Amino acid sequence: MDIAQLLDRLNEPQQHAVTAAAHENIVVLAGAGSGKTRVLAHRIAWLLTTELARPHNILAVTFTNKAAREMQGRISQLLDEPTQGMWAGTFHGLAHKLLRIHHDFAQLPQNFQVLDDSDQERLIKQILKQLELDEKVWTPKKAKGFINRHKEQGIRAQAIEIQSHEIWYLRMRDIYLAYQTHCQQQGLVDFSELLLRSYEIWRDYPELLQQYRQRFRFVLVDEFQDTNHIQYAWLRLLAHPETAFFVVGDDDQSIYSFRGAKVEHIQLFTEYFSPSRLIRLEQNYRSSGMILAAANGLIAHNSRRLGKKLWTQGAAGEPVYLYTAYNEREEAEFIVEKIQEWTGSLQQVAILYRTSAQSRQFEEILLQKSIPYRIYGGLRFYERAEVKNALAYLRLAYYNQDDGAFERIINTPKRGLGERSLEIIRGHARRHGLSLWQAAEELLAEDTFSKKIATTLHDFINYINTITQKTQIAELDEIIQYIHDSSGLLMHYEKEGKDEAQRRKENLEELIAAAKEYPKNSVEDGFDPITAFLSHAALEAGDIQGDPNQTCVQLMTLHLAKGLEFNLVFLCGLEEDLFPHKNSIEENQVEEERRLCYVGITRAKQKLYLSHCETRFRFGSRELSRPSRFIKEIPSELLQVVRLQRVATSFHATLAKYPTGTWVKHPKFGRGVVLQTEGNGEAARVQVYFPQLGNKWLVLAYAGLQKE
DNA sequence: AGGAAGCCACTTTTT
DNA sequence: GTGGCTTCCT
Repeated sequence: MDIAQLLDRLNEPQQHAVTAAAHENIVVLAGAGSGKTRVLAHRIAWLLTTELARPHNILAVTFTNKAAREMQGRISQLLDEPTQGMWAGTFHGLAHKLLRIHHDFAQLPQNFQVLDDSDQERLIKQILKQLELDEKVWTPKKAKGFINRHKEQGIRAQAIEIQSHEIWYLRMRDIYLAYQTHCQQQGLVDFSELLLRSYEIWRDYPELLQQYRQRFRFVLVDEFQDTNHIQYAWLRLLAHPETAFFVVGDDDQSIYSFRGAKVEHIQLFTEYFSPSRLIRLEQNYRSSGMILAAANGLIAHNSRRLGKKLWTQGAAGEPVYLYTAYNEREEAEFIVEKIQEWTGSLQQVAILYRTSAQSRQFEEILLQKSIPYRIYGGLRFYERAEVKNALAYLRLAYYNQDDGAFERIINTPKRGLGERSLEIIRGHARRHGLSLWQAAEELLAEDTFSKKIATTLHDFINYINTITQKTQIAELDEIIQYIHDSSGLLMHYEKEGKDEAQRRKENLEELIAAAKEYPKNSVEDGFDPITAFLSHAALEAGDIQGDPNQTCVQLMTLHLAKGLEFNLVFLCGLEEDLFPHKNSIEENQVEEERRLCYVGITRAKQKLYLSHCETRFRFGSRELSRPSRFIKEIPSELLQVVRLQRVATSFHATLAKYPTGTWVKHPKFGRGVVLQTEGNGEAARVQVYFPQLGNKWLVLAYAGLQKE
């Protein structure tokens, strides 16, 4: 594509951004739907076509794998030649690549393993056990949070300042230290470690940094508002007078502060990377006028904004519809009904929700009406137990020292090597500083075990060795096929029931397919294919499930929806304590929730439905839900209330029948006495004390309560 | 050693 | 409602 063509489909501020001079540092403050990805892709295409840069000089960073793929796709659409030599990917992906190349600087073994989130938690759990700490007090979750938070701040365990009054702090520090030591010995790297370690090698080896500074003359960052401390610090190391930074972000779409992201980095950038220029993209090309106005109205309730007002030349379009459902099931039924009325492509329909758990209701109804759908997120492909187990066989075969893999599969499927035998192996390993594998071999040689155990263990080791032999001759997918056929995992799952086994079998088959597809990209990086594939599995938890070509309704959390757009959007569960989520309200994070809602609204191009329920089943009982504050914050003239005809019930009148102290009867719980009542005119509930059960809240419409 | 039954805590969001 | 974990029984 020639230069003129690159520019003529851009508006003025977009052109300014794309054609900025080679020495300029640019911040693009880009509102939702204002062509952010487009500007980024065009900027890269511009740099290459004008020959300001060769692909080799470009570093392009995104946050999600999805965004990385999309950017790559756009660039290759704009350019005729391939962009080989360009580094483009997520922070984690790039950090990983850097560490593989410079594993010696990083003091890591060449085949270091990447721990995903659940691996990390598992490992911490084991360490807590080793330290003999009570898991109830020092929960793995809290320890994980502590460790990751500190790594994200660039703080090593040794560097944590000890506040003597805080025993909790001291103990956490010990856990962090033990974890860190263990990972180092085992060659394990968790997500935050990828970033921290990459930062450290650049910081500590100036000659290495120099090499990259000279190479990456153009650094482009997407979703800059989502950078955390260590990512920002890493980028800052690259800064020198010859480097041009081009960062794109939207403070109103910052939704990852729980992971350490700081909007302030946008402001800090302008101070540190001077001289720099701020370009605002405020023209929205995506949503109808009404939808945009709703988004603007909502986000105006946030303080501490950089300030930006989106506008559109497009038509006002339809109002935003608001639906009030009785309960989550009815909410799902309503939404599915509206989907059935929709005449456009199902691919253009999205159901968005705050928490993954909400997807279940929709799944059921969609299945029932045979509407094809696809759920993103939730339990992702490589996180599934059967997939992780199959990969653990591969890991152990390829790398005998992998204790995590050993622990995972030594008795999966059940082969009679239980906790007792394992504890003996663990003890021996610990005493002699061996891996579990080595310990098992030594113990076998020393004839410690009973005949039965020894035979089983021997068989296990031999079996793994047969896989090891395969790894030297066979292709990746053949190895996994072999594991699939011979490990007994399938039989193991068949005991769990037919449907379950079928699903797991399909997943394992998909894993083989994924392995077959894989080698292409890994060869280029020059890493050995097995290590590369395993890292890929951890880094890209992967939504390879489902046929991407099939047109289907898209279901996802709001976090996953960022960067996408749909003609018809359902934003559901707009209820206090769910959205905004209870935890966020308690942690003073309502502004972030509001931004999340803003992200959701701005996904819609033509039609947007908001919905909430009067009651919802949560935490094991039916709860009364109040409409989200966000609904009230959208200017009411933009909303059109839709409500199915139904029998009007005066809940106030119903409530009056159950004053405090009334004796009642419940079909299941028996006799009880009313303690208190509450209601909002649309629904009502009473708290009843049942002598055998204690207090229970019951929603009147469902309780089946009778006055005694 | 392994299975069944019962108990518990948990459900924010992601690389 | 659910899944993970412990406990107890075989």
